[in-house]
Amino acid sequence: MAHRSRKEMIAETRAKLVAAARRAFGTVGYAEASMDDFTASAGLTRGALYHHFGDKKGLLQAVIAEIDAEMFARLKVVSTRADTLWRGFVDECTAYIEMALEPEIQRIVLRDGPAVLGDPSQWPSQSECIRSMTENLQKLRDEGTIVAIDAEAAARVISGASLHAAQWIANSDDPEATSKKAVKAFNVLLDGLLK
Amino acid sequence: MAHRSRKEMIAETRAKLVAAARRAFGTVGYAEASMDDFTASAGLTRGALYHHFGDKKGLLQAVIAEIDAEMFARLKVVSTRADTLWRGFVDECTAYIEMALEPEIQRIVLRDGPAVLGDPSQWPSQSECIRSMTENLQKLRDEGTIVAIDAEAAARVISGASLHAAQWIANSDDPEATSKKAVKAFNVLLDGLLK
DNA sequence: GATAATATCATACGAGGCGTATGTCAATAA
DNA sequence: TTATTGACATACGCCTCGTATGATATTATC
Repeated sequence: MAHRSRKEMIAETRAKLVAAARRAFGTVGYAEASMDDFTASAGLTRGALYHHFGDKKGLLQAVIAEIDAEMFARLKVVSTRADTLWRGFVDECTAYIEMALEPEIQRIVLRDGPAVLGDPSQWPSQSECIRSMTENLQKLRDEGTIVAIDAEAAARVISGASLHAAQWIANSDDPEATSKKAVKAFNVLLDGLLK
Repeated sequence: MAHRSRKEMIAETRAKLVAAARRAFGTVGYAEASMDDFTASAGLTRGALYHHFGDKKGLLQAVIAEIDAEMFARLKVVSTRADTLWRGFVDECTAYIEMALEPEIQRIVLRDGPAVLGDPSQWPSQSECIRSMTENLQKLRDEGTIVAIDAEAAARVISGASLHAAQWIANSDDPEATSKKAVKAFNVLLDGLLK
């Protein structure tokens, strides 16, 4: 059946554009990605892009929203399957670092995203991950496991440390060894939270 | 005296280009800065730019190197005038955060720089600040003030936390209140380092 | 079931930015 | 004084982006 309902066709077009852009942004980067090229690779033209996303930045937002939703889902799985809150939180941080090691995330979410869309702490999407972390920290506070600090502040500072550690690891000569050192240092800092 | 030695003329040209680019990059951003425009604002053309810096990226590198040298000098002053090593280190971290609050540094060094030149941990310049922090941590380790961890790893993780905290503060609705919360959370993490 | 209306997407056009190739002029060297 | 080198400007073509316009198919209306 070549023809499905109109809504499905539209959703498919949007999905194809997002997928093509994601591939292009993730490899050559946002600035180097030609709209003519990657829309053509999806069997479309820039006309479709401008119709659905307004401009190149709009498409980047859509790509980031998609990636971020995936990240959020992955974090959720990790944090909920641990047997203690603290353990779940630490696992979540580790998963955060591991995700930030992926080239696509580094390029699109951590480098081009901030440059094009401004500071990530203002994005509606990035807040998802931060909020997840914030909630866990709040519970740990209520539980009495960690010291009394502002949960969101801690979440932001910790995520910053994670992301930075990840980028250092990913771009080092010996990622294996660097990872060990970074995780150790990171855990030492986290211990500062414990009572 | 309109004409000075040739070397001085060249140095002046380079300085004018760097200054003009720094202004443009710091306000409208790297991507939006037109080479024709900001070279003209320095009384020059793109010809001079290509001759001295190769291309637009080369000029960005020069601008970042200049800013980074300034940051390094400021950090050095802060860390050396404290009466204890630990105090100097904490002050240095605070100064780091305060510098990262400045719009020019945020835009050029923290956002556009990484997007255009790749991960900062690979830059020769950024390493200056990290190395300063690493050295201090190493001394603190030798002194027995902090636990035994890899000094560079700790420096990188901490700087990541600082930068992230700074960006959160700078872009928040109430920077004053946010700053208090962030600094408190940050200090809690630092306490994790102490024996 | 025919027509009108609307939305989706393609095509065509103009503007601006980048990089290179070339030219000019001044300063140093011989 | 002349030759040479290097600093910088000018001119050109290519590519990319955004908009305005146009074609086509689907849904709505009667």
